[in-house]
Amino acid sequence: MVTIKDVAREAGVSVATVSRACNGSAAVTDDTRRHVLDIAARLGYTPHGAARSLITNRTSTIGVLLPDLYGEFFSEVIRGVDQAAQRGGYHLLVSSSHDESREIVAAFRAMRGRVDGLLVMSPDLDARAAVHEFTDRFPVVLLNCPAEADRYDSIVINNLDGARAIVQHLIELGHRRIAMISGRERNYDSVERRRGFREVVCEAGIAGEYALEITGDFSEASGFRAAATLLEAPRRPTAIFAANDSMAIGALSALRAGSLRVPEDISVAGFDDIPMAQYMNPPLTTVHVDISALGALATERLLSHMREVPEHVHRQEVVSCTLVVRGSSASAPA
Amino acid sequence: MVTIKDVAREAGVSVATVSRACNGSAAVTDDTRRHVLDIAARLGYTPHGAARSLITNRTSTIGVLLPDLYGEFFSEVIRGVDQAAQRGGYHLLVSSSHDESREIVAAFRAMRGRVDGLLVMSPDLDARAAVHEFTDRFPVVLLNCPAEADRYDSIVINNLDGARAIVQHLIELGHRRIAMISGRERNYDSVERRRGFREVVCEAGIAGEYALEITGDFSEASGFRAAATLLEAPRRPTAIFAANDSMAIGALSALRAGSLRVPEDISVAGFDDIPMAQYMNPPLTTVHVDISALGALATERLLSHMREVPEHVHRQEVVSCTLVVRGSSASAPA
DNA sequence: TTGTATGCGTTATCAC
DNA sequence: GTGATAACGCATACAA
Repeated sequence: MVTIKDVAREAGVSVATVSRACNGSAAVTDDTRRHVLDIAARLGYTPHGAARSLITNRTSTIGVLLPDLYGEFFSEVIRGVDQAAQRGGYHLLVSSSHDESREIVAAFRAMRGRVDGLLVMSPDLDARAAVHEFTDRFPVVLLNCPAEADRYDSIVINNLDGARAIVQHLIELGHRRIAMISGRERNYDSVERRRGFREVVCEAGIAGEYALEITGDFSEASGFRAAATLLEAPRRPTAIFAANDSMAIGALSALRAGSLRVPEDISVAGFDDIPMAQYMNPPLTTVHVDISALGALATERLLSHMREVPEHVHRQEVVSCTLVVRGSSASAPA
Repeated sequence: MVTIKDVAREAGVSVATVSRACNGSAAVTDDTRRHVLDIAARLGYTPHGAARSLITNRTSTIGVLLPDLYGEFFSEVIRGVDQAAQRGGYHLLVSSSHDESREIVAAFRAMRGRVDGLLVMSPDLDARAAVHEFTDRFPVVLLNCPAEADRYDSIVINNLDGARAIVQHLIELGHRRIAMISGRERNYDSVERRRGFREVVCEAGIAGEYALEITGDFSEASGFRAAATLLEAPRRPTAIFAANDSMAIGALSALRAGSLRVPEDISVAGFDDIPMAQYMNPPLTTVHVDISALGALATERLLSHMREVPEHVHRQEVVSCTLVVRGSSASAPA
C-alpha cells in the first residue's frame, strides 16, 4: 500500500506538506497543493484511517451493538442509525448476536479505539450489568434497554402505554377472551408489553375470567406456532395480541391455515408497525413506532454526547407510540 | 482512557510485559501474567484497536458497502454476512447509500486502514468503474454486481434463470397477458430479471400480443402504485411478475384494494422469497434465493481471498435459485 | 523471563 | 510556506 511517505518522495516535498495538502490546510501554496494532490491521485494514495485516528483521537465511527440482525425491526433501526450517522459524517461499526453479558463485554473490547461512541441495544434484562462496566468512561447511548434514567443516556419506547392502548382497543370492541403472544421471557420490550396487557385486562375485570398467555420469540414462525396452539385451547380466544408484528403476521397465517376468518372470527393485533404491516391481508392493527426515527434519535443523542463530553448530563427519553387500527381487528363475534 | 503504559506503571513492569501478558505470549511467568491481568482488569484496560492494527497490519474488520439498507432483502444479506464474519472472528464496518460512483470511492477511502477486505454490493450498472479503481490493490468481493468474471471475485444470483422459470410457470398456467413490474432502470438485478421475462415471453410467442412493463423501485409502495396503474390498463393483465417480493406484496395490497381476487382473477409472482413471503395471504409464489447464505458465501470467499493474497485467483460464482409455487398464482381465468 | 528501543502512518508543534 | 521531528498506543526484535 502506498503511504504518505511515497507521495512525499515522489512529489519532492516533506510528509508534512503532503498531509497539509490533503487535509486542506491553509498553509500551502496553491501550486504545491495541486502538485501534491496530483501525485497522490496518480499513486492512488489514500490516508490510513487507523494511523490518522491514533493521533487525531477520533475515528468518525460509531459502534452499534445489537442482539440480533433478524427481521424488519432491526433493519429499520439500523437504517435510521445509518442515516443519522451519515448526516454527521460518521460510519457504523456493527456487531450483533449479543444476548449475553459476556458477549457484550467482548464486543465492547473489540471496539475500543475503533469508535468514538457506542450505541447499545440490548433488551435482555440480564445484560444490564455488562453495560454498566464501560458506560462511564465512554459515550454510550442505550436503545430500548432497561436503565436508571440518570446514570445513562437512553431512548426507550413507551411499551407500556402502547400495549395498554391496543388491549383497551380490543376490549372496547367487546372482546373478553384475549390471548397474548409475548416475546422471550427476559426481554425488556416483551416484559413491558405484557405488563400493559395484564394491567388492562385486570382493570377490565376479565383477568380472572380469561387470561391466556403464550410465549414466543418475536419471529414469524413462533407466532405461527403460538396461534396454532391457541386454536386448540378449550375456550378459543376471540382476539390475539402479539408482542410484535412479526409474530402477529405468523399468527395470521396460522389462523388462515385453521380456516378462521380475521377479523370476523378472531381479531389480531401486533406491535411496532413494521413497513410490511399495512400490506397484510387483512392489514394489521398494531401500535405504530417510528422505528427508524428511534434509531436516528438515539444516534443524534450519541453524537451530541460525544461533542459535549464530559459536562454531559444523562437523561432518558421516552418515545411515544400510537394505536393504528386496521382491518385485522373488529367487534367480537356474538 | 487507560493505556498500556498505565497498566505497566501500576503493575511495576514494562509495557512489553503487559503486551505479552495480554496477548497470551508464552514468554511470561504465570505469576506475572496473573498480576498484570489483575491490574489490567482493575484499571479497566482495553487495548486500543487502531494502534494495534497499525503494527499488526490487520484490523479484524471487513467493510461492507451497500446501496441501501431498506427492507428484508438487505437485512437478510447483512445477517448472513455478519454470521460468517463472526465465525471468522471479524467485525463489520457498514456503509450504505452508495448508488453513485463518487460515493463508492468516498466510502472506500474512508475505510482504508480500517478494514482488511471489502464486500461491495452495488447493483447499479453505472458504478462499475468506481469499483475497478481499488479492486486490484485490495481484497474485494463483489456481491450481485455486474463484473468480468476473471478480473474480480464475485457472487451473483442466477437472475436470468430464476425469472425465466417463474414466467414459464405463469405461461404454463395459461396466462397470456403477463405484466412485469421491474426495478430501477440501471439496476443489474432488475435488468437481468426483465431480460428473463422478455426472453420467455418472446419464446412463447405472446410478446407481440401483450407485453406490458412498468417500472418500480423495489419498494412495497412502488409495487402498490404499479399494480394500481395496471388495473387501469385497457386490457388488464391476468398475471403480474414483480422483480422482487416487496413490490409483489405492494401489488397484492393494491389488487385487494381494487377488489380483485388473487389468484382467481389475477396471479402475482415475486422474486427473492424473503421470509415474509410465505406468510402473505395468499402466500406468495416467488423465486427462492437463500439470501443470508448469499451474504455468508460472499463473506467466506472474501476471508479466503484475504488469507491467500496475492496468489489468489479470481472467479465468479453463480448462486442458483428455485421456483416456489404458492397460493398467489393459479390458472388464468377463462 | 523481562526490559529497551524501534517503527507502524499519520498529524501537530515547532523551527526556519 | 515548508521541513524536521515528536507523539499517538501498541507489538516485537533484540539485548540483557
